[in-house]
Amino acid sequence: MRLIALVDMDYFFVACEELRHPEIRGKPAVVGSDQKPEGGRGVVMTASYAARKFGLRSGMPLSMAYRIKKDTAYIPQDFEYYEEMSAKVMAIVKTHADKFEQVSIDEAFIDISKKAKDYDDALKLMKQLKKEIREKLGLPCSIGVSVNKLMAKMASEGAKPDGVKVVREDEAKEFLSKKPVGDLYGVGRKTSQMLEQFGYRTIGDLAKANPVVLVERFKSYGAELHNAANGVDESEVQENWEVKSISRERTFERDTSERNEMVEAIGAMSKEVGEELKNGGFAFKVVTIKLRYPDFSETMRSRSLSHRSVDTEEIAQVAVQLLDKYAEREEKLRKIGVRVSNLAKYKGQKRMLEYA
DNA sequence: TCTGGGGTCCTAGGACCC
DNA sequence: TCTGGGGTCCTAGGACCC
Repeated sequence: MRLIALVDMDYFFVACEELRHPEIRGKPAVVGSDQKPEGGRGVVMTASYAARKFGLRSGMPLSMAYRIKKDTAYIPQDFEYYEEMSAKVMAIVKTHADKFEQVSIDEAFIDISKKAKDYDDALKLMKQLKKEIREKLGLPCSIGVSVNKLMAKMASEGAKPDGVKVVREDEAKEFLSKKPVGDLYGVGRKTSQMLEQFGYRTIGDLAKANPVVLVERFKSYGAELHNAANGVDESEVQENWEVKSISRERTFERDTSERNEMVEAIGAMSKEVGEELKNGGFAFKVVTIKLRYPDFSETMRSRSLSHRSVDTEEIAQVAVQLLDKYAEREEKLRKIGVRVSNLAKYKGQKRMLEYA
């Protein structure tokens, strides 16, 4: 039997800020994505539990958060610092794992099938891991333990805040059954709307559904949904995980139709993308620009180069060409983004043809 | 209330080649 | 005159997650 855990840091960005600003501990606090005093066009990235009591939520526009509760510590994001703390957390988590897979800045799956004898042992070990993170770094986390990644993730939701939750294999279906379909990992707003239209309100409804009917209605995704609803997931904890794309995007302070501003933004973002590319030792093949209009509609335009390139100057060149070719004159943009993809590690040569 | 930024994966049509 | 099938690459868009 497999034993898989998901370690998920609680309100991570704000928890990191509490470490260096002890005065905000336990008080309403949010980390936001915009530096300006009144929030500009930013959103709440993380809200402390005290802030959540007033309805503040991640993803909420900062301007709205201000209206709801002005008397809150509003802290601009500092990703470098969170990355640093994340690395410290992950270093500890790794020492408790047979296999380790980081899935985001504040979450990691670990396979503990060998380290833990059984569920009780797993619970004991994960409590120790939690304690170690708390004692060494002062950060809270929640840990879900079960037989696969999906169930570990679902269990971790039940562990919040600051807890460990074990869901045994024979408890999995019961654990899921009463929850709304939207709680199932991988089911977002669109899918849950569709599911509800078909009468699947809870995960249990979905689990009991005829898989043939689900496949008719949702194609190959239907089979996955049926498995997930029954707590089935065969995927492995993936140790070696490769970057597939690198991107930057910026929302303008005001919507703009000025080509200068767009080109300037592309230049700055391309430079950052290029740096990250070099640091990772990657060559790229595809350059994509993303345009967001004032009504929030988006278009993407991309071009494949004939070769994989390590020439970071090329990123901005191609991006500007795409902009000139596809952006309508006079049309205002809210946001612009640059991405490189189809990456490959390169070893030495400045530019290589047919690099596989 | 008015909506960030960084990613992944999937689908689908058309081009092109054998 | 009307007619394959398979494979891969390219491009665009959408859903989802943190």
